[in-house]
Amino acid sequence: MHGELAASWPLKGVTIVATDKKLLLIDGNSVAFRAFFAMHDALDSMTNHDGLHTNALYAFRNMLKNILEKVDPTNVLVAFDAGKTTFRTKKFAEYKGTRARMPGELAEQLPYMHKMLDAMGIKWYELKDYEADDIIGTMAKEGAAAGMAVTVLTGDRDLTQLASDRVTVQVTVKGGGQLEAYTPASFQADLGITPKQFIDMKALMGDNSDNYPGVNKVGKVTARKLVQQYGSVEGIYEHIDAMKPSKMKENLLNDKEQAFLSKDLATIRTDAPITVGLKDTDYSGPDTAALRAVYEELDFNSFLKDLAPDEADAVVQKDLPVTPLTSAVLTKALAGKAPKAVMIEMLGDNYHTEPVIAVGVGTPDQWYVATSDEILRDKLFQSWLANDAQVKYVFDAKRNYVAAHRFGATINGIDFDMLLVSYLLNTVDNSNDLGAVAAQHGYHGVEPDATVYGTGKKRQIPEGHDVFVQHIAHKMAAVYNLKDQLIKDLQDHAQLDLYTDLERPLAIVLANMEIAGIKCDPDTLRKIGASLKDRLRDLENQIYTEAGHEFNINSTKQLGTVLFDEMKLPPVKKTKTGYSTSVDVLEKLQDQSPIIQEILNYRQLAKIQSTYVDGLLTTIHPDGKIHTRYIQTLTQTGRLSSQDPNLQNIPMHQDEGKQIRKAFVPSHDGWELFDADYSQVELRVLAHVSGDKNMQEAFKENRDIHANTAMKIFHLSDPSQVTDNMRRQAKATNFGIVYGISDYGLSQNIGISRTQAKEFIDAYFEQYPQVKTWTEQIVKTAREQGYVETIMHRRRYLPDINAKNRNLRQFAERTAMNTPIQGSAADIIKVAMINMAQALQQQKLQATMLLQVHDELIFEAPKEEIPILAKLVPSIMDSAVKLAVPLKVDSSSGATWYDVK
DNA sequence: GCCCTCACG
DNA sequence: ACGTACGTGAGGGCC
Repeated sequence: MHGELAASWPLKGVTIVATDKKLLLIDGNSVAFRAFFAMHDALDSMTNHDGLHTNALYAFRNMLKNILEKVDPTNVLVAFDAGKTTFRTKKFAEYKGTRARMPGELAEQLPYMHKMLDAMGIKWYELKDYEADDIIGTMAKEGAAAGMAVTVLTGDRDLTQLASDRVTVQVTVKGGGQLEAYTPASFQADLGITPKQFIDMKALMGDNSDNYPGVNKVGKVTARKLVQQYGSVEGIYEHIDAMKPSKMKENLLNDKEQAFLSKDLATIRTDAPITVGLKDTDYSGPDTAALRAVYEELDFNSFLKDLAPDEADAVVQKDLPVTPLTSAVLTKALAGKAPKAVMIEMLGDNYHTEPVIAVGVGTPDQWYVATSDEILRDKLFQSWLANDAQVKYVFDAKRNYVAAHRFGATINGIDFDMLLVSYLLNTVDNSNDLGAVAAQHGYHGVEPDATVYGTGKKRQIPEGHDVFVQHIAHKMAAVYNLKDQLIKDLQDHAQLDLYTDLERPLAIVLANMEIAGIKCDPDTLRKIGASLKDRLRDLENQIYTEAGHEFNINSTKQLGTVLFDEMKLPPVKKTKTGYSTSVDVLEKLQDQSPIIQEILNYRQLAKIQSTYVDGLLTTIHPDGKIHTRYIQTLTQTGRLSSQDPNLQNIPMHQDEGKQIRKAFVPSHDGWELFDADYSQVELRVLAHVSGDKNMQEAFKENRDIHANTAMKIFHLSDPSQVTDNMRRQAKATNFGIVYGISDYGLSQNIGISRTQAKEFIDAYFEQYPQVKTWTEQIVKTAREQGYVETIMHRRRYLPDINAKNRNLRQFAERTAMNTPIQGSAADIIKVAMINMAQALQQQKLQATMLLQVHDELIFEAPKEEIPILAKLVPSIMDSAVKLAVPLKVDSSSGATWYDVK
């Protein structure tokens, strides 16, 4: 009685039947595929100590765990395909003929999957000449006949034909994270057919992926209609004579043989000659010792923890040997020539000001940790830090270098910077958290800082002293232990030179620029602020008068209400949350009301006031300087970014904002600022990488590239025919190419029609044909290898390059074109910076490099050194790398940053 | 913490 | 039919 009632109750997609036996059948190959692609982004970061990829194993194990918990089976079998040839390929040679071979990175994981299943006490099976589907079909039938509740787990919808009262088919969707249950009822609801009729539908439709044909011109909709009407393929042909003449009838008659063949191929066998029986599938849980060995082999430390939490904790989180780091133990702690990990710990991001809460040094044999900053003033420690011959491993060289400098110490001999190396290996998700970065590389067991210290207002030094010093020790151990693996990965990527010759020395150059800082005169800022305050008050009043009442102009919501509801101006564009009030929208409304111009002026001045007057004033240090932080491990292209404050976006284009630059001055009397910037560096890189002869010629002959492009796209014969407007449009087109052009984007940017934009682009590619070839080639390369590279082998992965979602895919395509250009330009100026720092030192100049703004370097120097810089800086910058076209550098000097440009 | 807007190359 | 230039950081509003 109870059983019958329960039978009609689907619970978690599993039908409960009278017997308490539950059989779980898993389509090993298809779930492995899903697992592999679900964690494809992590492919390169997930390898074990032998370099074996483990992403599919990791995800497969998680999927397995989920389904085991969900079904709680008494019997389990995982079926695998035995090989490429099966009875189906004997019947139809082309069957699955178009399938790409299994990626090598997945194939290498399959033997370990088998090993893991063995250790889990789960039977797995493959059968020559049959697919996993047929093994599952046959076992499902046996299980159902024995009264068991059968669940099939697969990533392939073809298996849904097995659904019945006793068999539920769970299909992994959304990268394997979720399941979709197929039952006879769900079939009826979705398609109006039975699971068995799904075979007939597939027979008529054909299957591109399995590469069998079906009937010409019959797709999903027609196939479903035919099956609903006639019941089966056989039913259709029994009644075909009665059908009215039509193209479809003709196709059905022509392809009759194919339809029956396809049905045969699509039908999963339930009578395969399998040599396993239900009794072989008894499941009673894993052999813990064997499973531990497998997880250890795969470096699955988090799974080890799950396996036996207490025991595994002892393995992963076991106490490391730590001694307090004091002057008394220094001789011992720093003895020997062996490399040592070093760590200067601060809670917050801004290492220019954050208190140092701990200092650590050591090797896995013995760690030394101090929980104050005192040791940084110790002369012996300082001389060890400064000793280039003492090899050091760190996480974030620049951070440690700058912090040490505050105590009068200099760190030399940094060999391994785990953060920097990790960023070069994969630019994505490089958090500042050591534990997270270590985990990315398969090294688990370092707690995230947020766990140990807390976040936000609650962030603090842990109360337990041991917890604190152990955390520091575990972090140093991770750095130490990951060194060999990460350096090997760099070598495998051909990125070792990028690291040792470029990024690693650059970290020190940047540290010294940050430490130098740039002097900023608060009085200049305050004067600008006072004048802005008056003008803003006037504008506010005018705007309130126009609007008829006061409101918060800074609130886009309130502004939208005023403009579009109250004043009835036509809304041009919407955002996710309401009306858009951005500059391009307001400019379109400009002639409709004087309020628009007032708002534009207000916005412009308010931005200068809040971000550049008030904002900058709060960032001036007691030494009268601004010390930004260049973030070296953030951008996806290899550029730097600048924070606290951002000195890479100080106003330039409009005179009002540009006044801010007058506050940036030299730090000594009798000194000046000196500025040098690359001219058209990105387009020169494009001319180089594309090999385009026309573009290269323009640069070799030092022509105005935008005018040159204008002549080409407007088909002019003489430079004098180029009008300002033509040059402007040509310039935008040049930029568009660098950004990975679209006709829509270009049309929006320069306010022309989409058709016209398309004409520009076509003309452009006609005139620079090798640029066109290059854009096509780089996208193809990205598709094939999954990443693109700069001239210095900086790498950016583009997981979306093969996405089904068009937006994602096209975005990845534009990125594939832009990153080699923007990134190579970043490489070039980085080389120049290193050479520049070296030259200043060698020539014993007082001149100091202060800022980098992507294609521009800013120095300060005694006036008498300015003529030297005027020769030296451009020559070093334009010879940083040798391209197929010359690099050009413009420079100037002046009393303030305003005056140098 | 997210959204919008706007500053730079 | 649909959303679109590439790469960043910061301030203010609002929930």
